[in-house]
Amino acid sequence: MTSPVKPTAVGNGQAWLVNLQAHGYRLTAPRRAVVEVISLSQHLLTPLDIFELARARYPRLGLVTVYRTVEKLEELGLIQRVHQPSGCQAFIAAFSGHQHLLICQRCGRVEFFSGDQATINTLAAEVSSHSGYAIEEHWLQLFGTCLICRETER
Amino acid sequence: MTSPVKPTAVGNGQAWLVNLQAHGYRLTAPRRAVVEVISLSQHLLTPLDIFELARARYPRLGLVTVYRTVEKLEELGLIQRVHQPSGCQAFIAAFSGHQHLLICQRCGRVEFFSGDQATINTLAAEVSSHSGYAIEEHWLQLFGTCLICRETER
DNA sequence: TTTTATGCAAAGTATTTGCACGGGA
DNA sequence: TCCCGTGCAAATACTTTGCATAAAA
Repeated sequence: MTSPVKPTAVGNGQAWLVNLQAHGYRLTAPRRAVVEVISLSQHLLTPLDIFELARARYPRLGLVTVYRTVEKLEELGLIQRVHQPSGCQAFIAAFSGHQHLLICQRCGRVEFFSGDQATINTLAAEVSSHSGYAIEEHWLQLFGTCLICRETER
Repeated sequence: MTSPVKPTAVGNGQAWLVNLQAHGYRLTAPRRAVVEVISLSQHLLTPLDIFELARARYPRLGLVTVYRTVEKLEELGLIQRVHQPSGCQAFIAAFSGHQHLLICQRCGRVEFFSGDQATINTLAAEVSSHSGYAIEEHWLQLFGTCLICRETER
């Protein structure tokens, strides 16, 4: 089983702006600020986190605009919502292709890894035949403490 | 890889009441109603679902009591919150031991399966060595459509 | 110029807390 | 009897909507 671990693809904000524009959305200063903040982060960010960080770039920003921009970025598949035991309001830049998540529960750092796809498919087929379910989607996520947090810990 | 699929352990409500009492909580009519409703269901239930179902058994029930009872049952490990793409407010009777979830996205039916533990452990070890994370927990969930919903579908 | 995007304020939704009363042990 | 648990009402937190103005194209 192979499982290369990849950090989030940081710095793709320019491509997101192009993508937004290609879908008929306008490029505005508030959107640029929100896009930059999310696309430059390797950490999970809540709408409020994004709001606070992006206000440093564009002080007139409203929280409502963060919600509306996040909604569009999610529709376009540029960011994804991440579910954790501690909550489900946080977002991260999406990795293209199906990836599994490795999440630091201290700092919210996220990395992606690809489990052996064949193994997952075998499991899904087996569960499907035992249960009669048609399986449409799967989540595989690991939670832990990242290297930096482990070093900082004590 | 083995993956026996097990329906939720229905009908254990009496044991939950004993457990509550053993932890110093009183057995009251509202608690009995909530416990019965959840323990008899194979489906995900939100606090509001529980409220509506349990009111049939105890009409004076308040929604607040549902929240407070659910909180205690979760603390005791008798129920668990289930995260889905469509939301994370629903609960199901917990299976003892670590189990993975198979969830019907139409009706909320939940079954448990145990993926090959060795495979998950191997993956976790590999991801840990590549990433430097200390891995503490994992989620493996399959989403699909159960047999009954597939038959009802058209 | 046209139409979308914005921020504010208000409205929703989900959940938690304060409190006086009622019921379990 | 004692004190925990309850329901109601209010408070809180999070998110969405309505609307007049501002800005992109």
